[in-house]
Amino acid sequence: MHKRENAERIEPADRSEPLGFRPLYAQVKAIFIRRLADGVWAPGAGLPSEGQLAAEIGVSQGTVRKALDELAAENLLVRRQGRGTFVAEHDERRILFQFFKLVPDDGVARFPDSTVLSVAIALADAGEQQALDLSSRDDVIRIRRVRALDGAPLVLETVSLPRRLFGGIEAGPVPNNLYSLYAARYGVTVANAREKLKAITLSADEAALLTVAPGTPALQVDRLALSLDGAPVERRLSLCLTEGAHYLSDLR
Amino acid sequence: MHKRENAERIEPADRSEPLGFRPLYAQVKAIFIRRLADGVWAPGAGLPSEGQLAAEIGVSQGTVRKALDELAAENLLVRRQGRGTFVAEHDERRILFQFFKLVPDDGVARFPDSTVLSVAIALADAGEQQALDLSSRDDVIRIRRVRALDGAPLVLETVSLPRRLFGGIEAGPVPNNLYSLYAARYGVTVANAREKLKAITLSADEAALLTVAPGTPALQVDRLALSLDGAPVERRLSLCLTEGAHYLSDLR
DNA sequence: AAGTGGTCTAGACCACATT
DNA sequence: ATGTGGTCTAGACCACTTG
Repeated sequence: MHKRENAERIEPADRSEPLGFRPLYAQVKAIFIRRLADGVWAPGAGLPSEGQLAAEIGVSQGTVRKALDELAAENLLVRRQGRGTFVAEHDERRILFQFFKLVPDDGVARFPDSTVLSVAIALADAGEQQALDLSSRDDVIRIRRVRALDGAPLVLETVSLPRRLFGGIEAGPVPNNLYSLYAARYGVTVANAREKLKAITLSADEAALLTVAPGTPALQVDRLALSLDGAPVERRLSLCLTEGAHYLSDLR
Repeated sequence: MHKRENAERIEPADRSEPLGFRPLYAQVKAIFIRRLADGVWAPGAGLPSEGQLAAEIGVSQGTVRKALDELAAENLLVRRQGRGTFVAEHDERRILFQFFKLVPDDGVARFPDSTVLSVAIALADAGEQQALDLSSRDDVIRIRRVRALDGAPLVLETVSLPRRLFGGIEAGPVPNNLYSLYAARYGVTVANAREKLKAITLSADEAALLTVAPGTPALQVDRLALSLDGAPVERRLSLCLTEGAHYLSDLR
Protein backbone atom coordinates (compact mmCIF):
# COMPACT_ATOMS: atom_id res chain seq x y z
CA MET A 1 0.00 0.00 0.00
CA HIS A 2 2.21 2.83 1.18
CA LYS A 3 5.48 3.15 2.93
CA ARG A 4 5.68 3.07 6.70
CA GLU A 5 6.55 6.49 7.93
CA ASN A 6 4.82 6.24 11.23
CA ALA A 7 7.41 4.44 13.25
CA GLU A 8 8.50 7.82 14.55
CA ARG A 9 5.04 9.19 15.05
CA ILE A 10 4.62 7.88 18.57
CA GLU A 11 8.05 7.55 20.00
CA PRO A 12 10.85 9.32 18.20
CA ALA A 13 13.27 6.71 19.49
CA ASP A 14 16.45 6.23 17.57
CA ARG A 15 15.65 3.49 15.11
CA SER A 16 19.10 3.54 13.56
CA GLU A 17 20.64 1.30 16.19
CA PRO A 18 19.55 -2.28 15.66
CA LEU A 19 19.39 -2.90 19.39
CA GLY A 20 16.12 -2.61 21.26
CA PHE A 21 13.57 -2.86 18.51
CA ARG A 22 10.16 -2.01 19.92
CA PRO A 23 7.16 -2.90 17.75
CA LEU A 24 4.45 -0.31 17.26
CA TYR A 25 1.77 -2.32 19.02
CA ALA A 26 3.99 -2.55 22.09
CA GLN A 27 4.27 1.22 22.20
CA VAL A 28 0.51 1.52 21.78
CA LYS A 29 0.06 -1.01 24.58
CA ALA A 30 2.32 1.05 26.82
CA ILE A 31 0.15 4.09 26.14
CA PHE A 32 -2.92 2.15 27.17
CA ILE A 33 -1.29 0.82 30.34
CA ARG A 34 -0.38 4.36 31.26
CA ARG A 35 -3.98 5.43 30.87
CA LEU A 36 -5.09 2.58 33.09
CA ALA A 37 -2.48 3.40 35.72
CA ASP A 38 -3.36 7.08 35.67
CA GLY A 39 -7.04 6.36 36.04
CA VAL A 40 -7.88 7.98 32.72
CA TRP A 41 -9.70 4.74 32.05
CA ALA A 42 -11.31 3.72 35.33
CA PRO A 43 -12.40 0.20 36.29
CA GLY A 44 -15.68 -0.74 34.66
CA ALA A 45 -15.53 2.08 32.12
CA GLY A 46 -15.81 1.46 28.42
CA LEU A 47 -12.97 2.32 26.07
CA PRO A 48 -13.38 4.12 22.76
CA SER A 49 -13.87 1.77 19.84
CA GLU A 50 -10.89 0.27 18.07
CA GLY A 51 -11.43 2.55 15.10
CA GLN A 52 -11.51 5.67 17.25
CA LEU A 53 -8.34 4.68 19.11
CA ALA A 54 -6.59 3.89 15.83
CA ALA A 55 -7.51 7.28 14.37
CA GLU A 56 -6.53 9.11 17.54
CA ILE A 57 -3.11 7.49 17.81
CA GLY A 58 -2.45 7.35 14.11
CA VAL A 59 -1.98 3.63 13.58
CA SER A 60 -4.07 0.99 11.90
CA GLN A 61 -6.96 -0.72 13.60
CA GLY A 62 -5.06 -4.01 13.50
CA THR A 63 -2.24 -2.56 15.55
CA VAL A 64 -4.63 -1.20 18.17
CA ARG A 65 -6.32 -4.59 18.17
CA LYS A 66 -3.12 -6.44 18.94
CA ALA A 67 -2.39 -4.15 21.88
CA LEU A 68 -5.93 -4.52 23.25
CA ASP A 69 -5.83 -8.30 22.79
CA GLU A 70 -2.70 -8.58 24.88
CA LEU A 71 -4.17 -6.47 27.66
CA ALA A 72 -7.29 -8.61 27.61
CA ALA A 73 -5.11 -11.73 27.85
CA GLU A 74 -3.56 -10.22 30.98
CA ASN A 75 -7.01 -9.70 32.47
CA LEU A 76 -6.62 -5.94 32.50
CA LEU A 77 -9.34 -5.44 29.90
CA VAL A 78 -12.50 -7.32 29.06
CA ARG A 79 -13.67 -7.51 25.47
CA ARG A 80 -17.26 -8.25 24.63
CA GLN A 81 -18.27 -8.75 21.05
CA GLY A 82 -20.95 -6.35 19.98
CA ARG A 83 -20.64 -4.29 23.18
CA GLY A 84 -17.15 -2.92 23.40
CA THR A 85 -13.92 -3.08 25.41
CA PHE A 86 -14.03 -2.38 29.15
CA VAL A 87 -11.56 -1.92 31.99
CA ALA A 88 -11.53 -5.05 34.15
CA GLU A 89 -12.89 -4.74 37.68
CA HIS A 90 -11.88 -6.62 40.78
CA ASP A 91 -15.30 -8.10 41.26
CA GLU A 92 -15.83 -11.39 43.05
CA ARG A 93 -15.82 -13.38 39.81
CA ARG A 94 -12.41 -12.13 38.79
CA ILE A 95 -10.87 -12.55 42.23
CA LEU A 96 -12.26 -16.04 42.54
CA PHE A 97 -10.88 -16.89 39.12
CA GLN A 98 -7.55 -15.14 39.29
CA PHE A 99 -6.50 -14.73 42.91
CA PHE A 100 -8.37 -17.14 45.15
CA LYS A 101 -6.98 -20.62 44.58
CA LEU A 102 -8.35 -22.37 47.66
CA VAL A 103 -11.14 -24.72 46.65
CA PRO A 104 -13.31 -27.04 48.77
CA ASP A 105 -12.40 -30.67 48.01
CA ASP A 106 -15.94 -31.42 46.93
CA GLY A 107 -17.57 -28.43 45.42
CA VAL A 108 -16.73 -25.28 43.61
CA ALA A 109 -14.80 -22.19 44.73
CA ARG A 110 -16.77 -19.66 46.71
CA PHE A 111 -15.94 -16.31 48.22
CA PRO A 112 -15.30 -16.62 51.98
CA ASP A 113 -16.49 -14.03 54.47
CA SER A 114 -14.08 -12.25 56.84
CA THR A 115 -13.86 -11.37 60.50
CA VAL A 116 -11.32 -8.67 61.21
CA LEU A 117 -9.16 -9.33 64.26
CA SER A 118 -7.07 -6.19 64.26
CA VAL A 119 -5.89 -3.21 62.25
CA ALA A 120 -2.62 -1.66 63.33
CA ILE A 121 0.19 0.58 62.22
CA ALA A 122 3.76 -0.48 62.91
CA LEU A 123 7.28 -0.31 61.58
CA ALA A 124 7.85 -2.74 58.74
CA ASP A 125 9.51 -5.92 59.89
CA ALA A 126 12.29 -7.57 57.95
CA GLY A 127 9.97 -9.66 55.79
CA GLU A 128 7.77 -6.72 54.94
CA GLN A 129 10.74 -4.50 54.13
CA GLN A 130 12.12 -7.05 51.77
CA ALA A 131 8.82 -7.89 50.09
CA LEU A 132 7.46 -4.36 49.78
CA ASP A 133 10.78 -2.69 49.09
CA LEU A 134 10.65 -0.54 52.24
CA SER A 135 13.27 0.76 54.66
CA SER A 136 13.40 -0.01 58.37
CA ARG A 137 11.88 3.42 59.07
CA ASP A 138 8.81 2.89 56.89
CA ASP A 139 5.42 2.21 58.43
CA VAL A 140 3.04 -0.51 57.35
CA ILE A 141 -0.63 -1.00 58.03
CA ARG A 142 -1.37 -4.52 59.21
CA ILE A 143 -4.79 -6.09 58.88
CA ARG A 144 -5.36 -9.43 60.53
CA ARG A 145 -8.52 -11.40 59.84
CA VAL A 146 -10.03 -14.84 59.74
CA ARG A 147 -11.81 -15.97 56.62
CA ALA A 148 -14.47 -18.64 56.85
CA LEU A 149 -16.55 -20.76 54.52
CA ASP A 150 -19.98 -21.83 55.75
CA GLY A 151 -19.03 -20.70 59.23
CA ALA A 152 -15.92 -22.87 59.38
CA PRO A 153 -12.65 -20.92 59.74
CA LEU A 154 -10.43 -21.62 56.77
CA VAL A 155 -7.73 -18.97 56.55
CA LEU A 156 -5.86 -16.76 58.99
CA GLU A 157 -4.69 -13.80 56.95
CA THR A 158 -2.25 -10.97 57.67
CA VAL A 159 -2.27 -8.17 55.12
CA SER A 160 0.62 -5.70 55.13
CA LEU A 161 0.34 -2.42 53.24
CA PRO A 162 2.85 0.42 52.81
CA ARG A 163 1.43 3.34 54.80
CA ARG A 164 2.84 5.69 52.21
CA LEU A 165 0.46 4.24 49.62
CA PHE A 166 -2.60 3.44 51.70
CA GLY A 167 -2.54 5.99 54.54
CA GLY A 168 -5.97 6.35 56.14
CA ILE A 169 -7.18 2.91 55.27
CA GLU A 170 -6.88 1.95 58.94
CA ALA A 171 -9.64 4.42 59.82
CA GLY A 172 -12.48 3.06 57.73
CA PRO A 173 -14.12 -0.35 57.81
CA VAL A 174 -12.28 -3.23 56.13
CA PRO A 175 -14.32 -4.64 53.25
CA ASN A 176 -14.18 -8.28 52.31
CA ASN A 177 -12.86 -7.38 48.88
CA LEU A 178 -9.73 -5.32 49.46
CA TYR A 179 -8.52 -5.07 45.86
CA SER A 180 -11.66 -3.30 44.82
CA LEU A 181 -11.05 -0.79 47.63
CA TYR A 182 -7.45 -0.21 46.56
CA ALA A 183 -8.70 0.66 43.09
CA ALA A 184 -11.65 2.80 44.07
CA ARG A 185 -10.08 4.81 46.89
CA TYR A 186 -6.36 4.82 46.12
CA GLY A 187 -6.25 4.37 42.36
CA VAL A 188 -4.05 1.32 42.81
CA THR A 189 -4.79 -1.56 40.44
CA VAL A 190 -3.50 -4.97 41.43
CA ALA A 191 -2.43 -6.45 38.11
CA ASN A 192 -0.90 -9.74 39.19
CA ALA A 193 0.68 -11.54 42.11
CA ARG A 194 3.27 -14.13 43.04
CA GLU A 195 2.69 -16.69 45.77
CA LYS A 196 5.22 -18.76 47.69
CA LEU A 197 3.77 -21.83 49.39
CA LYS A 198 5.10 -23.81 52.32
CA ALA A 199 3.74 -26.43 54.68
CA ILE A 200 4.01 -25.36 58.30
CA THR A 201 2.72 -26.34 61.73
CA LEU A 202 0.31 -23.97 63.45
CA SER A 203 1.36 -22.33 66.70
CA ALA A 204 -0.96 -22.44 69.70
CA ASP A 205 -2.22 -18.92 69.02
CA GLU A 206 -2.84 -19.51 65.35
CA ALA A 207 -4.56 -22.82 66.00
CA ALA A 208 -6.86 -21.20 68.54
CA LEU A 209 -7.91 -18.51 66.08
CA LEU A 210 -8.72 -21.18 63.52
CA THR A 211 -10.39 -23.37 66.17
CA VAL A 212 -8.21 -26.41 65.51
CA ALA A 213 -5.72 -28.31 67.61
CA PRO A 214 -2.22 -26.85 68.01
CA GLY A 215 0.24 -28.63 65.79
CA THR A 216 -2.23 -28.97 62.95
CA PRO A 217 -0.41 -28.66 59.61
CA ALA A 218 -1.37 -25.68 57.48
CA LEU A 219 -0.55 -24.29 54.07
CA GLN A 220 1.32 -21.00 54.36
CA VAL A 221 0.77 -18.74 51.36
CA ASP A 222 3.03 -15.73 51.09
CA ARG A 223 1.54 -13.48 48.41
CA LEU A 224 3.09 -10.39 46.92
CA ALA A 225 0.67 -8.33 44.85
CA LEU A 226 2.03 -6.07 42.12
CA SER A 227 0.43 -2.99 40.63
CA LEU A 228 0.13 -2.12 36.96
CA ASP A 229 3.61 -0.65 36.84
CA GLY A 230 5.15 -3.67 38.54
CA ALA A 231 5.61 -2.10 41.98
CA PRO A 232 4.84 -4.27 45.03
CA VAL A 233 1.77 -2.90 46.82
CA GLU A 234 0.56 -5.57 49.19
CA ARG A 235 1.96 -8.49 51.09
CA ARG A 236 -0.49 -11.08 52.34
CA LEU A 237 0.52 -13.96 54.56
CA SER A 238 -2.18 -16.61 54.78
CA LEU A 239 -2.34 -19.76 56.88
CA CYS A 240 -4.82 -22.10 55.23
CA LEU A 241 -6.44 -25.21 56.65
CA THR A 242 -6.37 -27.94 54.03
CA GLU A 243 -8.39 -30.67 55.66
CA GLY A 244 -11.39 -30.20 53.43
CA ALA A 245 -9.96 -27.85 50.85
CA HIS A 246 -6.95 -27.61 48.56
CA TYR A 247 -4.94 -25.05 46.65
CA LEU A 248 -5.55 -25.47 42.95
CA SER A 249 -2.70 -24.77 40.56
CA ASP A 250 -3.09 -25.09 36.82
CA LEU A 251 0.07 -25.87 34.88
CA ARG A 252 -0.32 -24.87 31.24
CA MET B 1 -10.54 -8.37 -2.33
CA HIS B 2 -12.74 -11.33 -3.16
CA LYS B 3 -15.61 -13.14 -1.58
CA ARG B 4 -15.01 -15.80 1.05
CA GLU B 5 -15.97 -19.13 -0.37
CA ASN B 6 -13.62 -21.21 1.69
CA ALA B 7 -15.56 -21.60 4.88
CA GLU B 8 -16.69 -24.97 3.58
CA ARG B 9 -13.34 -26.03 2.27
CA ILE B 10 -12.10 -27.65 5.43
CA GLU B 11 -15.10 -28.68 7.38
CA PRO B 12 -18.39 -28.77 5.49
CA ALA B 13 -20.21 -28.06 8.72
CA ASP B 14 -23.66 -26.62 8.47
CA ARG B 15 -23.06 -22.88 8.62
CA SER B 16 -26.76 -22.08 8.33
CA GLU B 17 -27.51 -22.60 12.01
CA PRO B 18 -26.22 -19.65 14.04
CA LEU B 19 -25.26 -21.88 16.95
CA GLY B 20 -21.76 -23.22 17.28
CA PHE B 21 -19.81 -20.95 15.00
CA ARG B 22 -16.30 -22.25 14.62
CA PRO B 23 -13.75 -19.87 13.14
CA LEU B 24 -11.47 -21.08 10.41
CA TYR B 25 -8.29 -20.69 12.45
CA ALA B 26 -9.79 -22.93 15.15
CA GLN B 27 -10.37 -25.65 12.58
CA VAL B 28 -6.83 -25.23 11.31
CA LYS B 29 -5.58 -25.43 14.88
CA ALA B 30 -7.50 -28.66 15.39
CA ILE B 31 -5.80 -30.11 12.31
CA PHE B 32 -2.42 -29.21 13.74
CA ILE B 33 -3.21 -30.68 17.15
CA ARG B 34 -4.23 -33.89 15.45
CA ARG B 35 -0.90 -34.03 13.65
CA LEU B 36 0.91 -33.52 16.94
CA ALA B 37 -1.15 -36.19 18.70
CA ASP B 38 -0.63 -38.64 15.84
CA GLY B 39 3.09 -38.08 15.83
CA VAL B 40 3.06 -36.77 12.26
CA TRP B 41 4.97 -33.88 13.74
CA ALA B 42 7.33 -35.34 16.33
CA PRO B 43 8.93 -33.46 19.24
CA GLY B 44 11.85 -31.37 18.11
CA ALA B 45 10.91 -31.53 14.45
CA GLY B 46 10.46 -28.44 12.35
CA LEU B 47 7.12 -27.63 10.76
CA PRO B 48 6.66 -26.49 7.17
CA SER B 49 6.73 -22.73 6.80
CA GLU B 50 3.59 -20.69 7.31
CA GLY B 51 3.29 -20.13 3.58
CA GLN B 52 3.54 -23.82 2.78
CA LEU B 53 0.93 -24.74 5.39
CA ALA B 54 -1.38 -22.02 4.13
CA ALA B 55 -1.10 -23.26 0.55
CA GLU B 56 -1.56 -26.87 1.58
CA ILE B 57 -4.69 -26.25 3.63
CA GLY B 58 -6.09 -23.57 1.39
CA VAL B 59 -6.32 -20.65 3.79
CA SER B 60 -4.40 -17.41 4.09
CA GLN B 61 -1.09 -17.19 5.85
CA GLY B 62 -2.65 -14.99 8.49
CA THR B 63 -5.10 -17.71 9.45
CA VAL B 64 -2.35 -20.30 9.74
CA ARG B 65 -0.40 -17.80 11.78
CA LYS B 66 -3.20 -17.33 14.29
CA ALA B 67 -3.49 -21.10 14.79
CA LEU B 68 0.27 -21.50 15.23
CA ASP B 69 0.43 -18.55 17.63
CA GLU B 70 -2.17 -20.12 19.89
CA LEU B 71 -0.33 -23.44 19.93
CA ALA B 72 2.88 -21.62 20.78
CA ALA B 73 1.09 -19.81 23.62
CA GLU B 74 0.11 -23.23 24.97
CA ASN B 75 3.75 -24.34 24.88
CA LEU B 76 3.05 -27.01 22.28
CA LEU B 77 5.09 -25.28 19.61
CA VAL B 78 8.15 -23.08 19.73
CA ARG B 79 8.55 -20.29 17.22
CA ARG B 80 11.94 -18.86 16.43
CA GLN B 81 12.22 -15.86 14.19
CA GLY B 82 14.40 -16.52 11.19
CA ARG B 83 14.58 -20.26 11.93
CA GLY B 84 11.09 -21.69 11.84
CA THR B 85 8.41 -23.31 13.97
CA PHE B 86 9.21 -26.45 15.96
CA VAL B 87 7.38 -29.02 18.04
CA ALA B 88 8.09 -28.37 21.72
CA GLU B 89 10.14 -30.96 23.57
CA HIS B 90 10.03 -31.93 27.22
CA ASP B 91 13.60 -30.94 27.85
CA GLU B 92 14.79 -29.84 31.26
CA ARG B 93 14.27 -26.18 30.51
CA ARG B 94 10.61 -26.62 29.68
CA ILE B 95 9.90 -28.91 32.62
CA LEU B 96 11.63 -26.55 35.00
CA PHE B 97 9.63 -23.67 33.59
CA GLN B 98 6.26 -25.32 33.19
CA PHE B 99 6.00 -28.28 35.57
CA PHE B 100 8.51 -28.00 38.37
CA LYS B 101 7.36 -25.29 40.75
CA LEU B 102 9.52 -26.15 43.76
CA VAL B 103 12.23 -23.53 44.17
CA PRO B 104 14.98 -23.22 46.78
CA ASP B 105 14.27 -20.22 49.04
CA ASP B 106 17.55 -18.62 48.11
CA GLY B 107 18.57 -19.48 44.61
CA VAL B 108 17.09 -20.48 41.34
CA ALA B 109 15.16 -23.59 40.31
CA ARG B 110 17.26 -26.58 39.41
CA PHE B 111 16.45 -30.08 38.21
CA PRO B 112 16.67 -32.59 41.09
CA ASP B 113 18.11 -36.06 40.67
CA SER B 114 16.13 -39.20 41.49
CA THR B 115 16.61 -42.43 43.39
CA VAL B 116 14.05 -45.05 42.48
CA LEU B 117 12.65 -46.94 45.47
CA SER B 118 10.33 -49.34 43.69
CA VAL B 119 8.49 -50.10 40.47
CA ALA B 120 5.41 -52.26 40.81
CA ILE B 121 2.22 -53.27 39.07
CA ALA B 122 -1.00 -53.36 41.05
CA LEU B 123 -4.72 -52.85 40.79
CA ALA B 124 -5.66 -49.19 40.74
CA ASP B 125 -6.74 -47.91 44.13
CA ALA B 126 -9.72 -45.64 44.58
CA GLY B 127 -7.74 -42.45 44.13
CA GLU B 128 -6.03 -43.70 40.99
CA GLN B 129 -9.31 -44.94 39.50
CA GLN B 130 -10.92 -41.59 40.03
CA ALA B 131 -7.98 -39.54 38.79
CA LEU B 132 -7.06 -41.66 35.79
CA ASP B 133 -10.59 -42.65 34.83
CA LEU B 134 -9.97 -46.37 35.41
CA SER B 135 -12.13 -49.22 36.67
CA SER B 136 -11.39 -51.34 39.74
CA ARG B 137 -10.08 -54.10 37.45
CA ASP B 138 -7.50 -51.89 35.72
CA ASP B 139 -3.81 -52.19 36.48
CA VAL B 140 -1.50 -49.31 37.20
CA ILE B 141 2.27 -49.12 37.21
CA ARG B 142 3.56 -47.43 40.34
CA ILE B 143 6.96 -45.80 40.50
CA ARG B 144 8.17 -44.58 43.84
CA ARG B 145 11.26 -42.43 44.12
CA VAL B 146 13.04 -39.81 46.16
CA ARG B 147 14.21 -36.65 44.49
CA ALA B 148 17.09 -34.71 45.97
CA LEU B 149 18.81 -31.39 45.47
CA ASP B 150 22.50 -31.22 46.32
CA GLY B 151 22.22 -34.55 48.05
CA ALA B 152 19.42 -33.43 50.36
CA PRO B 153 16.15 -35.35 49.92
CA LEU B 154 13.42 -32.94 48.90
CA VAL B 155 10.50 -34.88 47.43
CA LEU B 156 8.98 -38.33 47.92
CA GLU B 157 7.16 -39.05 44.69
CA THR B 158 4.69 -41.74 43.70
CA VAL B 159 3.91 -41.89 39.99
CA SER B 160 0.86 -43.90 38.86
CA LEU B 161 0.44 -44.83 35.19
CA PRO B 162 -2.35 -46.74 33.44
CA ARG B 163 -0.82 -50.05 32.41
CA ARG B 164 -2.96 -49.98 29.29
CA LEU B 165 -1.07 -46.93 28.08
CA PHE B 166 2.43 -47.56 29.38
CA GLY B 167 2.76 -51.35 29.49
CA GLY B 168 6.40 -52.44 29.55
CA ILE B 169 7.71 -49.29 31.17
CA GLU B 170 8.29 -51.26 34.37
CA ALA B 171 10.93 -53.36 32.62
CA GLY B 172 13.37 -50.67 31.58
CA PRO B 173 15.29 -48.19 33.70
CA VAL B 174 13.40 -45.15 35.01
CA PRO B 175 14.89 -41.94 33.63
CA ASN B 176 14.90 -38.75 35.63
CA ASN B 177 12.80 -37.05 32.97
CA LEU B 178 9.69 -39.20 32.56
CA TYR B 179 7.71 -36.92 30.24
CA SER B 180 10.37 -37.14 27.61
CA LEU B 181 10.15 -40.95 27.84
CA TYR B 182 6.37 -40.92 27.49
CA ALA B 183 6.76 -38.95 24.27
CA ALA B 184 9.65 -40.88 22.76
CA ARG B 185 8.55 -44.42 23.57
CA TYR B 186 4.76 -44.22 23.86
CA GLY B 187 3.87 -41.25 21.67
CA VAL B 188 2.12 -39.64 24.62
CA THR B 189 2.58 -35.89 24.91
CA VAL B 190 1.86 -34.32 28.28
CA ALA B 191 0.25 -31.03 27.32
CA ASN B 192 -0.71 -29.63 30.72
CA ALA B 193 -1.45 -30.58 34.29
CA ARG B 194 -3.53 -29.65 37.30
CA GLU B 195 -2.15 -29.77 40.83
CA LYS B 196 -4.02 -29.91 44.14
CA LEU B 197 -1.95 -28.86 47.15
CA LYS B 198 -2.45 -29.66 50.80
CA ALA B 199 -0.38 -29.39 53.95
CA ILE B 200 0.04 -32.76 55.68
CA THR B 201 2.10 -34.38 58.38
CA LEU B 202 4.60 -37.02 57.34
CA SER B 203 4.13 -40.58 58.57
CA ALA B 204 7.04 -42.40 60.16
CA ASP B 205 7.79 -44.28 56.93
CA GLU B 206 7.67 -41.19 54.77
CA ALA B 207 9.79 -39.21 57.20
CA ALA B 208 12.42 -41.94 57.26
CA LEU B 209 12.67 -41.97 53.47
CA LEU B 210 13.16 -38.20 53.47
CA THR B 211 15.55 -38.41 56.45
CA VAL B 212 13.56 -36.02 58.62
CA ALA B 213 11.76 -36.41 61.93
CA PRO B 214 8.33 -38.04 61.90
CA GLY B 215 5.60 -35.43 62.23
CA THR B 216 7.42 -32.97 60.02
CA PRO B 217 4.91 -30.98 57.95
CA ALA B 218 5.12 -31.45 54.20
CA LEU B 219 3.47 -30.08 51.10
CA GLN B 220 1.42 -32.74 49.36
CA VAL B 221 1.10 -32.13 45.62
CA ASP B 222 -1.43 -34.25 43.78
CA ARG B 223 -0.78 -33.79 40.08
CA LEU B 224 -2.87 -35.02 37.21
CA ALA B 225 -1.16 -34.76 33.84
CA LEU B 226 -3.28 -34.53 30.69
CA SER B 227 -2.32 -35.48 27.17
CA LEU B 228 -2.88 -33.46 24.02
CA ASP B 229 -6.43 -34.73 23.64
CA GLY B 230 -7.27 -33.96 27.26
CA ALA B 231 -7.14 -37.52 28.56
CA PRO B 232 -5.53 -38.11 31.97
CA VAL B 233 -2.30 -40.05 31.54
CA GLU B 234 -0.35 -39.76 34.78
CA ARG B 235 -1.05 -39.20 38.42
CA ARG B 236 1.83 -38.05 40.57
CA LEU B 237 1.59 -37.71 44.33
CA SER B 238 4.51 -35.78 45.77
CA LEU B 239 5.40 -35.06 49.37
CA CYS B 240 7.67 -32.04 49.41
CA LEU B 241 9.83 -30.71 52.22
CA THR B 242 9.47 -26.95 52.42
CA GLU B 243 12.02 -26.03 55.03
CA GLY B 244 14.42 -24.52 52.56
CA ALA B 245 12.25 -24.44 49.47
CA HIS B 246 8.81 -23.24 48.39
CA TYR B 247 6.22 -23.87 45.74
CA LEU B 248 6.05 -20.89 43.41
CA SER B 249 2.71 -19.94 41.92
CA ASP B 250 2.31 -17.02 39.56
CA LEU B 251 -1.11 -15.39 39.49
CA ARG B 252 -1.60 -13.44 36.27
C1' DA C 1 -30.32 -0.31 11.41
C1' DA C 2 -26.18 0.89 13.43
C1' DG C 3 -22.18 0.05 16.06
C1' DT C 4 -18.92 -3.07 18.20
C1' DG C 5 -15.53 -6.60 18.31
C1' DG C 6 -14.07 -11.02 15.56
C1' DT C 7 -12.41 -13.23 11.35
C1' DC C 8 -10.13 -13.57 6.99
C1' DT C 9 -7.52 -12.07 3.28
C1' DA C 10 -3.69 -9.92 0.54
C1' DG C 11 0.34 -7.63 0.28
C1' DA C 12 4.38 -4.95 1.75
C1' DC C 13 8.10 -4.58 4.53
C1' DC C 14 11.17 -5.56 8.78
C1' DA C 15 14.16 -8.41 11.92
C1' DC C 16 16.63 -12.43 12.32
C1' DA C 17 19.24 -16.69 11.18
C1' DT C 18 21.58 -19.38 7.99
C1' DT C 19 23.96 -20.27 3.77
C1' DA D 1 21.25 -13.89 -0.87
C1' DT D 2 17.58 -16.46 0.76
C1' DG D 3 14.12 -18.05 3.72
C1' DT D 4 11.79 -17.76 8.10
C1' DG D 5 8.81 -15.67 11.40
C1' DG D 6 7.17 -10.76 13.01
C1' DT D 7 4.87 -6.37 12.10
C1' DC D 8 1.79 -3.24 9.89
C1' DT D 9 -1.69 -1.88 6.90
C1' DA D 10 -6.20 -1.77 4.34
C1' DG D 11 -10.39 -3.55 3.37
C1' DA D 12 -14.22 -6.81 3.31
C1' DC D 13 -17.31 -9.40 5.67
C1' DC D 14 -19.29 -12.00 9.87
C1' DA D 15 -21.30 -12.43 14.62
C1' DC D 16 -23.22 -10.19 18.31
C1' DT D 17 -25.60 -6.49 20.95
C1' DT D 18 -28.39 -2.64 21.39
C1' DG D 19 -31.72 0.71 20.00
